[in-house]
Amino acid sequence: MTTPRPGSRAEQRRRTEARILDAAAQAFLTAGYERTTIRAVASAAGVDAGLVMHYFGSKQELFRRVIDAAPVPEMSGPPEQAAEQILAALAIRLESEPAASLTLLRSMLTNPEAASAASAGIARYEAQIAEAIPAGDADLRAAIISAITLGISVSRHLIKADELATADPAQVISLLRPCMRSLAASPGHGGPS
Amino acid sequence: MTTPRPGSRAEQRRRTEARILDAAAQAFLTAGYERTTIRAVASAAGVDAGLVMHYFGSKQELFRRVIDAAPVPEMSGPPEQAAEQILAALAIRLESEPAASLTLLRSMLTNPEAASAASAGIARYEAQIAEAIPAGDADLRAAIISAITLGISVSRHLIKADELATADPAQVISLLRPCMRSLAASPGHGGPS
DNA sequence: GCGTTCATTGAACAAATGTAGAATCAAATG
DNA sequence: CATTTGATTCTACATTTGTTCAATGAACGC
Repeated sequence: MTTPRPGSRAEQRRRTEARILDAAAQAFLTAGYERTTIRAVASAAGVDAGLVMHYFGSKQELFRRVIDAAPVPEMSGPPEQAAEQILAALAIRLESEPAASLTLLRSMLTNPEAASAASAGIARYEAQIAEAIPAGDADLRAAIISAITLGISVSRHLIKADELATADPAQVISLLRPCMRSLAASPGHGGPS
Repeated sequence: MTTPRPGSRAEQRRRTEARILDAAAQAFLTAGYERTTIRAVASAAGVDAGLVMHYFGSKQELFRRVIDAAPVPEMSGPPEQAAEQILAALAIRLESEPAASLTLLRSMLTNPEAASAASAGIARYEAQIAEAIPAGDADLRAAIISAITLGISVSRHLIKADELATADPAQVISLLRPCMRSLAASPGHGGPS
């Protein structure tokens, strides 16, 4: 069996490891990579610092394990509705940004290793968007869309001292709809002018 | 005279202090607050670490002095051209973001003190934009505009591994024009539906 | 010219941090 | 029950970092 009875050594370890990962995610999210100490993570997980090292090898490795859990937003469906899909994904992020994504975002600005990991994720996301945009400059349009999404997320969830932090998601989405339509529009079906 | 002859003690001090501030700005910009060490700043300025402390008192104070130099973008002119002004300001930021602004941006995500300082600056900027928008939800629109600007700046100058990093500013601006128009538009003069 | 001021340096300290290894104690195994 | 394995903790170390303080030497005022 891969699921031994609770209380067993293997199960206990799995639980402890999960607790450490949770505490680490929380710490990296709120404090960023540099300000997060192994001792603090260990303490939050109710565990000794040495154990964290024993299980994860190093702080960098622990960090990598945390951001490995960051999901890449999925785009699917007909290209005509690209704008609406992007808006829908953004709406979800307005309600509650996945902690891992924000962790990544915050840490990539201070931690070189996080930067490359995050860049990869962002690139994947942009590629998905670009695929859904029927235009010669689809890549740039996708990058702009991604940048806007990023800016909105950062303003709302990280900076916080902002009108956006408390705004009604639906209102934000409706204000951004023309934006996204003009960026994701097929040439000829796009905005005015 | 407030400008004594060159080589004088006062002048020498002024120059040294400026050199330290420059080195600090550069260091905070590229490395963020936490990863920037006083020794590294001092070394880059060709000076001893003790001198930095002697002049600026503490790392926090040095940081404050650096971000005090961050300019707040100015908005002026008739509200009808609000969108074009925002785009013009963004165009400048695309060419070369002021180092101080980016320093602020990067550091505010890791340093609590930087966060409040930056929030104040952003709030001033948003207030200026909001003034130029004749709409009931001007504040939220301004916040979104500010967030978009932030997202574009971060993507281009901080993340870099992005289509935006190498994109032609004019093309970016033209793609964003419908966006900004729809957000800064007077009700009735805005985008389609 | 002489004593003072001040820019600047060098050495050193205390605290924090990532990390390593020995020690401990319960669970697994025979 | 005896032995071993592995989860967990304790102690300690080396390094880094912000910070302090005494020492030095050149510019300044008299």
